[in-house]
Amino acid sequence: MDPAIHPQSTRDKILDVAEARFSQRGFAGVGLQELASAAGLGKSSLFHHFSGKVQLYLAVLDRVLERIELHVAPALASDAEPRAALDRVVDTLIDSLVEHPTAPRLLLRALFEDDEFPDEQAPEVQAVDRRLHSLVSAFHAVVERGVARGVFRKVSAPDTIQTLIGATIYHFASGDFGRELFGEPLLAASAVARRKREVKLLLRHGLRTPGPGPNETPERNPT
Amino acid sequence: MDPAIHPQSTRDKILDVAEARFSQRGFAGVGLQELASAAGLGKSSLFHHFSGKVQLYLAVLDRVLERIELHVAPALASDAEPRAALDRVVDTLIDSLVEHPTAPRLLLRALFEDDEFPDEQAPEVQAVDRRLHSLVSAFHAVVERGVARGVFRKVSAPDTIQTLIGATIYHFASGDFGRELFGEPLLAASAVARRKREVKLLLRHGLRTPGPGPNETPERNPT
DNA sequence: GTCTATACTACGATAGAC
DNA sequence: GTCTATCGTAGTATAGAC
Repeated sequence: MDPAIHPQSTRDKILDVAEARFSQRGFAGVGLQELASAAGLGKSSLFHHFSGKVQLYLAVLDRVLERIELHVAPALASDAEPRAALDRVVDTLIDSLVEHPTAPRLLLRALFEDDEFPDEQAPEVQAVDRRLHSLVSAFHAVVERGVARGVFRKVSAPDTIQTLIGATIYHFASGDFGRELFGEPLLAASAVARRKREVKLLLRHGLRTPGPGPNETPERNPT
Repeated sequence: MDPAIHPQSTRDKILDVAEARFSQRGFAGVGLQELASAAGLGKSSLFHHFSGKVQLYLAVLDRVLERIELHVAPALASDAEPRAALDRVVDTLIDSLVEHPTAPRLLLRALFEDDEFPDEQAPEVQAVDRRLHSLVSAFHAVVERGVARGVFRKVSAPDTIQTLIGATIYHFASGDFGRELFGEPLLAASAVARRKREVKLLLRHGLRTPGPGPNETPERNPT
């Protein structure tokens, strides 16, 4: 149990190889035999750690969401000025996606593939849904707060969430296409820095209240 | 051959059911038996119309891209003012995605799933790549033109393309998640209209050159 | 906790009758 | 152009030995 002696359990090793494979080819595209041999196990041994393929997939997803949550939560929880909070969300979210490059694809699949899991009410499904909902509603609150304080235009919060997801999760999920579009890997340091800058600037300018006021520090405008 | 007498060939029927299934569950998630019986055929009959599963999938993709191209091309080809052209691109692209709701998911998969097709140089693969590249480079030109004319900030064109894809294709691909986020189907008339408006406004404000100038008609500012 | 062995189904694809 | 039959493989899952 000591992580210094057992740096990773068999279960964690399975999760690691499953995360890599599922990220690349999706749930249906990966077989348990492939996973088992990649983890150095026999096919049947997987069933001693996970009750089935679906549960393994959900465990992978849950771990990915947990890591994102850990990175982004501070930026979302802070009651900082909305524009600064939004910048921090973009930075921390992109940091977490870059640190674990399997995450964007797994998340993207989870978001757009309508889960067709046999038991919709299974505890594993609900755990994943709960984490996702937590992140989304926290970001929703940041946008609404910005609108209420008058530092953002009267944008639709759900639409803004979708745009942010597209600008971050989709972006870093687009593998060959993205690499060809930019002429360099999406994970290259320069490409990551540019992406952060571009997204933050687009949101900065795109969300701010137009008006004749100065484009900086129109803070605290109660009523 | 007369479309009035033969409104759709067997090949088209196969393409239709394949488009629906592949859109929902992806390439690996759909079996040929399922496709065949949904098209009212025996499994083996598929091989008389397509030489294999991969070719069928690529034919579906190509048809989807062709339809998008037909909708969006006029907006991209026009040498109109860049901001107006951008608005038209958003409108026509979203129109085409809504008209064929299978398209967003198929396109999204094509963009982020690194094609692991046996023969990378097969003509079918290149046909799809060509259509995709055509659309992307045309949009690239619109953004660059706007930057050159000074009506857009000095944004990164590839980053802008990624953002637009996320804001449109990802958005309309996000099924259950999107429906839960908005509280109504993404294809509801009100949701579509709002999405168009939000994306166009975000780009309008997010891309325009800041400066002290008026927020409207800073046209023609040659050096 | 991992293994071999096995059950049963489905997969993509081919051959050949009609 | 569609069919039945079949091949070889791989799929998820279970049972039981070690």
